[in-house]
Amino acid sequence: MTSMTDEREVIRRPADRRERILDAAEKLARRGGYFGFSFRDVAAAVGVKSASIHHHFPTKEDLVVALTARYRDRFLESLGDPLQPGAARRLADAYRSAVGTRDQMCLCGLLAAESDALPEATRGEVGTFYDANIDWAARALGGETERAEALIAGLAGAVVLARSKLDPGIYDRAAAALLSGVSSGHR
Amino acid sequence: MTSMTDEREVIRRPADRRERILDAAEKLARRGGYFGFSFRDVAAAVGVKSASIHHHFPTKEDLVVALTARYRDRFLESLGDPLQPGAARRLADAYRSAVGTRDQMCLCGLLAAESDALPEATRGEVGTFYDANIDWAARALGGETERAEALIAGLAGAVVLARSKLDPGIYDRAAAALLSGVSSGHR
DNA sequence: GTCTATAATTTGATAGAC
DNA sequence: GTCTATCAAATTATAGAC
Repeated sequence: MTSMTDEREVIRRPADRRERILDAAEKLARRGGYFGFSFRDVAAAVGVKSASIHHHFPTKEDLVVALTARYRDRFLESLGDPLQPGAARRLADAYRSAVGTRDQMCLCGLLAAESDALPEATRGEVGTFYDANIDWAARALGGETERAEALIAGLAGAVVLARSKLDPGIYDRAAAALLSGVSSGHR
Repeated sequence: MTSMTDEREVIRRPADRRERILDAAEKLARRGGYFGFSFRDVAAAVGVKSASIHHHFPTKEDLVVALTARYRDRFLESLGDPLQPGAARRLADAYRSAVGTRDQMCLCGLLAAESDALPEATRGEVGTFYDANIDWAARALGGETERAEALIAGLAGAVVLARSKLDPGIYDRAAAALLSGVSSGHR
């Protein structure tokens, strides 16, 4: 019976550390992208040495793949059910969480822009992010995939523009225009 | 009189070399962003040593600022007059030139995504790119700045999505939806 | 699991000969 | 203007002690 308690501790403590590493790495990757941070940056943020990061994630690709998968899963989970009322608005609010604060660019938006130079597995995780986003939006819009693609593209682009100009208003206005365009149905 | 000929040569030859450096650096930056290429990468592509690149552009920031300014000026020039017929379509076509070929991501889209980590002057050049794009689109749309912002955001985002998924169709469909949304006027 | 130490390479940048 | 040579620092990654 006491062995169960021991087991839980052995399993849980390393998971916490792993999560803290991902937290630090995510923050750094959302600032500078794949090539804009180093293992030592992550280690310094966590308060350990870079060799310890390698113990949990042998290569940089391992780290960024894990990072991106976690980011994607959390993001999709935060969206909830696309068939519930106010779905399009919830989507716009989710994208807005990447606006207004420095060093919090949408991870997948940044990695997608760097896509050509990324390791294969990382590129794959990013592609899955947008596949899932478009699927979700298409369901929210009643199956209109074209408008879903335009909406996701618009929100993703609005995040980049608003951040680049340090003006969240750009995002809010663009999101409003995109949502009204979406709700206007077939031209 | 012969001195004029000499003068032209002295002025023109270095300018050609400078342009060739910018050509190579632009290609690399459009692939991996600010942190995704090195002076040695540029030098190898041009066929010289990295010290020669430093002769023309002392620091990396100098190089990327020059790069971005040239990219912006050329892009805006290619758009022509926003008051001439078919302006919105020309805008969509201009953005489409960054779709379909690898290593040709929109330079400013990539740098804007990396914005938080960029040197100040570089960030400024990128901001100017989108200021000018929104202004141009607003004039093309008869002064509707909100719809101009949404259109630029949508096209910029569609480029990233289409490249990331290696599917130019995403851009074409999203651009069509965005243009039809734009032409539908106030909801 | 974390550390020290280190390997092997790459980076941005400079000095000075030609 | 381009080169060789070099620097100091940073990079990803590994080996092995604790």
